Amino acid sequence: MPARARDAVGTRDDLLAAARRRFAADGYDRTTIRAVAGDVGVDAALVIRYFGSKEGLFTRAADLDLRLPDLTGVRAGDLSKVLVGRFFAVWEGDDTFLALLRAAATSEVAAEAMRSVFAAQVGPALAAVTDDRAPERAALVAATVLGFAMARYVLRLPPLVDMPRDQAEAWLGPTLRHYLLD
Amino acid sequence: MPARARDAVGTRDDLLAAARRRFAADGYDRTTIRAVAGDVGVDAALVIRYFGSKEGLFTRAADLDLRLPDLTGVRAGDLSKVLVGRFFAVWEGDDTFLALLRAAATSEVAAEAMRSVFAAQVGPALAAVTDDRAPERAALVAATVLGFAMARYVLRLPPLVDMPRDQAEAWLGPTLRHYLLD
DNA sequence: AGTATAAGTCATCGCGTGTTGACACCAGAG
DNA sequence: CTCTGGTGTCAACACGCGATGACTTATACT
Repeated sequence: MPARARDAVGTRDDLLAAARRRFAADGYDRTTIRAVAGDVGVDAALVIRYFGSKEGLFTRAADLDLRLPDLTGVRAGDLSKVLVGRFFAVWEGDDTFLALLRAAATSEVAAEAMRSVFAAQVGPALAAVTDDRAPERAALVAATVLGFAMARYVLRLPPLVDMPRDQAEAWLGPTLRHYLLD
Repeated sequence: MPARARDAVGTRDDLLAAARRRFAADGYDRTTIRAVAGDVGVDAALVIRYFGSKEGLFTRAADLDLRLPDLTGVRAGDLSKVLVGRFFAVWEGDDTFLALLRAAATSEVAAEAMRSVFAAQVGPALAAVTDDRAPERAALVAATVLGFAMARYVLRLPPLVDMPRDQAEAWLGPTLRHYLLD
């Protein structure tokens, strides 16, 4: 691999990381290609070269993989602990989820991306632990998680911003169990 | 009151209604003053005259009153029914709530407006039925409602879009009771 | 050595935006 | 009949945006 190309791969990834940060912090519309390029110290035209358009950049940057584990065989008592742990990792691991969430409020493309994450990842993973009304149950779990994320990271309601992880788990656990098992 | 002035009051209210509709459908950034003015059949400059700026228009349009009833004396069993009923009325009554929610994802001004609705209306109303950790409990209730609204009206997750009101109440009821009373 | 290929820059275009100030219209008051 | 104040229009400005295409640079391959 040529040295310059190695640099380029780095720049590409830097652009994606900067884009995620910007989209997560400012939403889709307020994020400008110029700002993303500026964060990396590169010209805006290069972003277009690499990703074709702003929407192309977003699509690449907001490609979300929840990495949900296989839940078959997980005991009912451990279910919520596993789920809450996983979702915390996704929220605070990088900015992808927040970027998608913020953008989804405004952009139909982002909303569709969210729906496809739900259909491809959340639904199937949760179907393994419920025997009836699986889509409905999965949607309620998603709504719970979305609401908590919205209140904590976007709206920043004080009581939730400061809430430690284990307390969040203690509150959300019974709710998730209710949606999945009752 | 002069006839012309009566017309003007009508125009003002029409502008606010159109702004609510646009902000609710498109979010803050994608809503243009020209579009709002166009919906009413009026020049964009008039909107500025009346509301000073786009932000002024939004502030007036997104002034949200949840009209939560006094909950003291409501039996524990009826609590969730009252709350869910009230929130459905707010979501589907007009576009104010959705406008605020969509905008809050992007705009710090809108997020602050949301926090103040929470602090001035939701918190106090729910404090009447809980004796400890009231702010925390109220925030969890808010997160639940926000998540459901986000999933149903913004993301449009199919299982929730089609869910009838009484079924939503059956699902959300135990969750709200858990957050308020456990 | 020379050429192709990819990285990156630069100037610029077209467009839509929020906002402004000057103007036109029309009702009611003196 | 004139004046005043509010309603509404019009043309325009300044700005920032996404996007384009021509250009420069430097590396790797033949």
